[in-house]
Amino acid sequence: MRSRNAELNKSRRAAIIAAASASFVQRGFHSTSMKDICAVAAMSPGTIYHYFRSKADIIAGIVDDERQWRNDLLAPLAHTDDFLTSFSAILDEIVVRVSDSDLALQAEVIAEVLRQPDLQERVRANDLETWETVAMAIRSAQASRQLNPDLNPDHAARLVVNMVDGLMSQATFHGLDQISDQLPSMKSALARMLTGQGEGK
Amino acid sequence: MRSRNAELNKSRRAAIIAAASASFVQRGFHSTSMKDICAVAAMSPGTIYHYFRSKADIIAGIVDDERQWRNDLLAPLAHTDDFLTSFSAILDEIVVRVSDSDLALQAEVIAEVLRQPDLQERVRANDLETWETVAMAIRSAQASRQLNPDLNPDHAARLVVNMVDGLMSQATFHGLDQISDQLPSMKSALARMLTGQGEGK
DNA sequence: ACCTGAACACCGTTCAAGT
DNA sequence: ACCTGAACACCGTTCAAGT
Repeated sequence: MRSRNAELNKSRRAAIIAAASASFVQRGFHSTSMKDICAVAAMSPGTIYHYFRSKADIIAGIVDDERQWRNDLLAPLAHTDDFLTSFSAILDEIVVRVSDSDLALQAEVIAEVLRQPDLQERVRANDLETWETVAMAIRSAQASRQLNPDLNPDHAARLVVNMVDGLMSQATFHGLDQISDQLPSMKSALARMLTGQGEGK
Repeated sequence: MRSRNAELNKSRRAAIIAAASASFVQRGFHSTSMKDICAVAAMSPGTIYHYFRSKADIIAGIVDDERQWRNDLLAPLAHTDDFLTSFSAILDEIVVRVSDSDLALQAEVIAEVLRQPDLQERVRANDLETWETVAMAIRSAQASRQLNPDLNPDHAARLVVNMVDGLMSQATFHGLDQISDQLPSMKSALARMLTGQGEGK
C-alpha cells in the first residue's frame, strides 16, 4: 500500500501497534478482539485494516520494535575494550529495562510467529544478527588477550546468547526478581567459561 | 466431574488431548477451531465439553504430559556417580527425542499458559522440580569431589537449567540440526564451569 | 453419566458508501 | 487515500433432548 501521506501512515501504524500491544499483554493475542483494539486505538475496523493486512500482521511491527531494542542494548559491545565488563553491564541493563509486560508480549509473539513463515524468518534474522555482534566482540577480545584464544568465537557467542535466552525463559516463568539473584553466579560462570584455559575446541 | 466409568474417562481425555495437540501443531492454538478438534477426535462438541471445561483447559493435560517427560529424562541424575557424563547423555537424548512438533507445541503452551494463573503455577512447579533434581545431583557430585565444592549448588543448578532452556529457545528459532552442532562446545563449557576452581561464591 | 447437534452471542474480515 | 459501520462467514460454548 503506497501512502500519500507518509507522516500519517507512520503515526497511525505506531498508534495501532501500541493499542494492540497493550491489549495483547492484558488479554493475550487470541482473546483480544479487533473490537478491543479498535476501542483502545479509537478507530474503526476498516481503518485498522487499511494499515495492516490482518490481526496477525500487527505482530510484524512488534517484532521490528524488538529488533531495534536489541541492537541498542548490544551496541556498546562493538566498541568496548573490556568484553566481560561490558557484557556484565548489558546483563544488568536487561533486568532494569525489561518489564513483565515485555516478557508476556514476547511469549505471545514467539507462539504467533512460529506459523507465519515470513515473520519467523524475520525473527531468525534478528537472532543471527545478535549472534554475529557478540561473535565479533569475542574475536576482538581474543585478539587483545582478554579471552581464551583457544575458544571458537562462533561457538562461544552461541553459548553467550544461549545463556541470555535461558535467562529470559526463567524470567518468564519465575519473574524478574528471581533472576537478579542469579546474575552474580552467571557472570562468574561466564568469566570462567570464556577466560579459562582448556579444551576450547 | 466425578465419572462413573474411570477407564472411559481416561481414554477419552487422552484421545482429545492427542487430537488437540496434532491440531495445535498444524494450525496453532488460536486458529484451531473446536470443530477441527471434533473432526480429528471424531466426537461432537458436547462430548469434548463433557471432558474439558474449555478449549484452553485442554492445555493443562498437555502440560502434565510434558512434566512426565521431563522427569523420565532427568531420572538417571538421581543415581549416577558421574554427573558430567550423565548430563552429557541427557543433552544427547534431548536432541534425539525432541521433535520440531514438540517445540512448536511447547511455544504454543507457554504463550497460553501465561494468562491462566493456575496453569502458570503448574508450569512453574514443574520447573522448580527440575531445578531441585539437578541441584541434588550437583550436591552429591560435590560430595564425591567430581565438581568444584566452592560452587553454590542451587546457583549452579539454575545455570545448568538455564543453558538447557536457552538450547530449546535456539532450537525453536533455528531448528534442531543447528543445535546439535552446538552440543560439544556446550558440554566443554559446562565442564569448565562446574569443575574449575575459582570464585564460585 | 454420556452423547448429540441446533442455537446463542461473538469473532476477524470485507466492502459499499462517504470525504 | 483515508475512514465508516453494516454485513458475512465463522467461532467457542451451552443446553434441551436423547440413551
